[in-house]
Amino acid sequence: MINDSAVNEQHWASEVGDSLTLADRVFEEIQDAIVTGHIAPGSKITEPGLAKQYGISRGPLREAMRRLEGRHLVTRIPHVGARVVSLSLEELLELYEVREAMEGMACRLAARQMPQSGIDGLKALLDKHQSQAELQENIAYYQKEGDLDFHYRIVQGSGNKKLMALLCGELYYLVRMYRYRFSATSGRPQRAFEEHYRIVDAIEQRDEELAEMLMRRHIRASRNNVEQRLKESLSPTHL
Amino acid sequence: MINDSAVNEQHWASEVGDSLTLADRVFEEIQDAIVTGHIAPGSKITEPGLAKQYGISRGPLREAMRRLEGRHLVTRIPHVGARVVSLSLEELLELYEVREAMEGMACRLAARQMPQSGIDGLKALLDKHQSQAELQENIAYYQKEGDLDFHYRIVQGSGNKKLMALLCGELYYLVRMYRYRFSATSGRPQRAFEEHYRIVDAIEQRDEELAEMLMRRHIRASRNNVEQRLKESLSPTHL
DNA sequence: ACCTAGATAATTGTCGACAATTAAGCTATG
DNA sequence: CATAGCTTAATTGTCGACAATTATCTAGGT
Repeated sequence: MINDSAVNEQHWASEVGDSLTLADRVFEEIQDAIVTGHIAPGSKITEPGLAKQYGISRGPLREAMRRLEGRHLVTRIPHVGARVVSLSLEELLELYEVREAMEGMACRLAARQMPQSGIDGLKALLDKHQSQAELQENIAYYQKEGDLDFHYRIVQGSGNKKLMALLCGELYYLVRMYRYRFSATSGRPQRAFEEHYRIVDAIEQRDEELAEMLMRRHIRASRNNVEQRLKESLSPTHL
Repeated sequence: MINDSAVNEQHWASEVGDSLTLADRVFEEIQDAIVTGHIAPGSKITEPGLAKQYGISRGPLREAMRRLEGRHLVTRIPHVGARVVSLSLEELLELYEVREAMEGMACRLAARQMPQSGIDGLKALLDKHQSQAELQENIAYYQKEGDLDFHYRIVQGSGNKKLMALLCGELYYLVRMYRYRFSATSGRPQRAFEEHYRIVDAIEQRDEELAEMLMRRHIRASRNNVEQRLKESLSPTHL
């Protein structure tokens, strides 16, 4: 669960009121169900159905759905209903372009001002991934959540709260959603690992220009990989 | 438990259901009130107060507030209340960094695939701005909404729907919010106009690399301008 | 057989009321 | 005089009921 909303550092935000409300709980549950595909993309969702399924009234459920609407996870038409956002391949490729832009900037900022402790944490993460890869064990983890961990940490290291909110709070949910939908694992673990290593190296040497360039190239390569796989699966060259 | 009602492609894109609901109407009104500063940033908002003010019940109002929460325009603490997002100068500068990344990418994509008709529209817009600037008339418009129009069109020209949704649907509301808050007009109309002109030129020549670079430089210059003004106003060198 | 019009059913939108929790005010005590 | 604890008030959270709109089904006509 990536949802952290680590932006509320206001002075009035004490430790009071941590009891989650029904709408908040159901919001996260439905969001997870959408991301993991338990609720099919493009499917219509009815208020009485979900209310009964989650054992709550329609009031909190509507609030949860409005929050999902604000995050563009469901689209709604007045007096008609709401359905889960549908995922087209074009939009997946578009998402990669957005990530290239934003994570490239995040990587540049991380190279500028990420604390050394964060860089050490990144290197430790890479070592862990390497050992896992050498053991040929749990590679799926590296290809999926582990990759996201890496990118997540760099965005955190940028120190730009708006960037963190956008990437970690919205885009990464979509990334995981596409992964569940298309099983879009990178399919190039060794290559991606080397690219990760070079990115960390550029960050440690405080080379902003190189760090951004490598991150953009890394994401672009991933995008091209997905695009190529897609064309293969669509063209009837399976003999 | 994946329900598969995603296949029934009913006539969803019809023109039915355009009657705005109360929650939608109030959502837009409150959003506008926040952006224009009619509701002070950081101020606490109570449900009975707003409900009475807008003449609706608390139900739809809560839904509208949950949508605003999804867009990060209000922050809420369970059982305590909600307040309008506060605007710090650091966050304004961070927003410029996000814009530099995303609009830079948008400009690159626009150079790649923006139709010639859109480019002609951009040039017409520049001509209009030029004539307004020559007449020394309504310069405030150019510095505020006109500038936003220019950037808005380029983002549209990128053809990337995710980029358009993020920039036009969320970021630009914040941009306008900061303008109302700090009266952050660019303060360099002639310079900005020339930069706009060069950007359109690069797009027309389909020079992706140059287009992105010029846009990023343009936004970075605007950011530096704001940062410098801010330091001036904070340092007591007003003699 | 196909399309149209009306009746029925289901879903969405809105409201007021009640319970739960927090904030504010007040009294008593050291 | 300040503070701890209680009492009261205000706000948030939740629910069920009713109205409005839309979708579905049925009957009738060309």
